[in-house]
Amino acid sequence: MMQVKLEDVAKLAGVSPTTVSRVLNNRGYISEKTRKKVEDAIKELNYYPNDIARSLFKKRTNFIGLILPTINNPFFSELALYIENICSNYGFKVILCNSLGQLEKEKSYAEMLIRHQVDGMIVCSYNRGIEAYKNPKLPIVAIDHYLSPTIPVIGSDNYEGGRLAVQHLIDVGCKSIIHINGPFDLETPTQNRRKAYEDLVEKPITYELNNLFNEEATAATIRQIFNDYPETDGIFASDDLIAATCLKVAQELHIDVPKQLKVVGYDGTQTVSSLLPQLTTIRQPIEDIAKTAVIKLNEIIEETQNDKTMEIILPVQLVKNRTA
Amino acid sequence: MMQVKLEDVAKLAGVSPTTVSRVLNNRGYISEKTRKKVEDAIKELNYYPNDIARSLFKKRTNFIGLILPTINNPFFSELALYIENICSNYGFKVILCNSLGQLEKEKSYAEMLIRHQVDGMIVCSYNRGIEAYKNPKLPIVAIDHYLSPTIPVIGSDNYEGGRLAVQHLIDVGCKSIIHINGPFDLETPTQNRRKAYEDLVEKPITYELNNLFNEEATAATIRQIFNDYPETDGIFASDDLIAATCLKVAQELHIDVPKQLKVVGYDGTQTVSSLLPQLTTIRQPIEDIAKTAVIKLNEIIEETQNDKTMEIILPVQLVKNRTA
DNA sequence: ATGAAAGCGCTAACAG
DNA sequence: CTGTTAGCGCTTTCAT
Repeated sequence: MMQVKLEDVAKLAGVSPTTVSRVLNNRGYISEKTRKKVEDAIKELNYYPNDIARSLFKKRTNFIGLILPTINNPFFSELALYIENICSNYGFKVILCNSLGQLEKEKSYAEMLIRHQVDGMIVCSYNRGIEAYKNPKLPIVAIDHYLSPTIPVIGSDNYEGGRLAVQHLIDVGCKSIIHINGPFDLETPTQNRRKAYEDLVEKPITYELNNLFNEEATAATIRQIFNDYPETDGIFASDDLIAATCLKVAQELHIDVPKQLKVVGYDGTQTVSSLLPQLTTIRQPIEDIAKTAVIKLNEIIEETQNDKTMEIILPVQLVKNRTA
Repeated sequence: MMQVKLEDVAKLAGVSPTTVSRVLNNRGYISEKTRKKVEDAIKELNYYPNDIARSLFKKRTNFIGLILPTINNPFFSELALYIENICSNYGFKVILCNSLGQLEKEKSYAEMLIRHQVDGMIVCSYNRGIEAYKNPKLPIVAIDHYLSPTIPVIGSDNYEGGRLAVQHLIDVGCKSIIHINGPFDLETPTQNRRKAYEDLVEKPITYELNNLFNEEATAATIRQIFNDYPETDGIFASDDLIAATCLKVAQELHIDVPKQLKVVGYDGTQTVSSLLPQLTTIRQPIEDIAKTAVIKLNEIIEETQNDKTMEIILPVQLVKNRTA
């Protein structure tokens, strides 16, 4: 597929390639006549500049890599929507990478992005020890996970979110509150949700979900909870999908929500509020997280960073509905 | 950020750039000694090949553009997950574009993708008349929408899906079934869901949702339905999010589902089955759609297309739960 | 106001 | 088995 190139436009317009480049980039002086000729030629040939060639010269691709566990999750898909939208305002194109939480996959995505000369990356990693992130020359921001001391992390106020959730359960009368969270060994700020829980209840019991993205495993763990602690009357789930599974299991076991059991989730995405409007949850400021991440990343790329804060914490909000 | 390049590796290893290129690409004969020297130099310098330069030469970027209305929707996010996954097996990188259903946005994304020399595009368009798609040299496949006579479309059996949904409502005793669908004027195979509905019921009444991605507008339309036709005892919604809103409005109006009203949705994503497990719906074969689309696109790109079918229709399935 | 020439980092003839 | 050379499509000094 013989692409039409700048040179073809130049020939047709009877000018030099330099001139065509100038009108394309609006640089330097060009007579109106010449500009017109060039523009006509562009139109006639239906010419599109080759951004790959441009990138090679400029050493700037305007590509941003977005690494997350899976886009098929209401939190990440809402986050990704906002990120992509804001990026497009900055002229950035987003390369989507689903690591599926697998170290090897994430590693190879990170390397691929580097080879493709991305200007920067936004990473929501569930893995540790990826060498590629260590390069201090590579602009990266992390969402809700500590990657390295040099990588800023954007997230919401996880401690406060945990506190709001648990305090609410206490306020509505729960005596035996259980917490369900992801793997402990990940050094993520989301562990602060758990810390808040442990600070607030007398005898904290946290169940760990090692396979966050497998609903059946989650359901099994929850059945186990009701088996181990039949007195449970409150659950603080570290995300809304887990909370939904709690509701499902409760129904299956004929436990009435909210009468016998109260449930608070976490994230508060639009998707969940459409599909499960009764869920009481903690709403993260997803759009703000996205905006902050892109702005921060852009500052690092442009080297215009004034604020060197390494952790940005955004406020959360309790959304009361009918499950607690 | 002075990138290390192939030439630096060559110098350190004491060989020519060609030789380095050869070991990188495993092309031609290289002595073990030389290969070793080069590999050591690569490691020492922590060298990553520049894929932009490579792409410029090869006229092949391995980029695929993915245009959809919004990734923040269970159907599209599940589709995107599978597409990205399969693409990554083919060595394709996915550029994510959310058109938000806006013509101008979609147009500028399409042009951006062309300038970036994508090898192909997968498009789920909600717009008509985008010039960029007309270029017969550009490999494109469409999902569930007719873009042009030369662009193959992948989708599921929308007529059969509609038939299954409506027949089920009839089978469980509904007498006054209403259908809710997206804008009529889009020439999409999904209009076949409506056709099936109209073929099956005596006095078809279809409500049109012009703003598919605005839940409040959807709710208003549904309230209108119960106002206009209080006898309604069955709703076939053209997607699960609409069905969820029906459930919400029914609850608000104290209409008991499934006793007084039965609802069937459409899509059957994992997200919906986690968050709204009670919903009866038509399950689309999302993974198959993704796989078929990527395979077809790859065939067009590689020019190895044997099967020139312009429309591929995959089977759907009724998933009976508690709303109908 | 416009053009000629060099070069971004890589690969592929073609020699040797 | 390895190196020399040219060129992918574009932009930018530096002339004129």
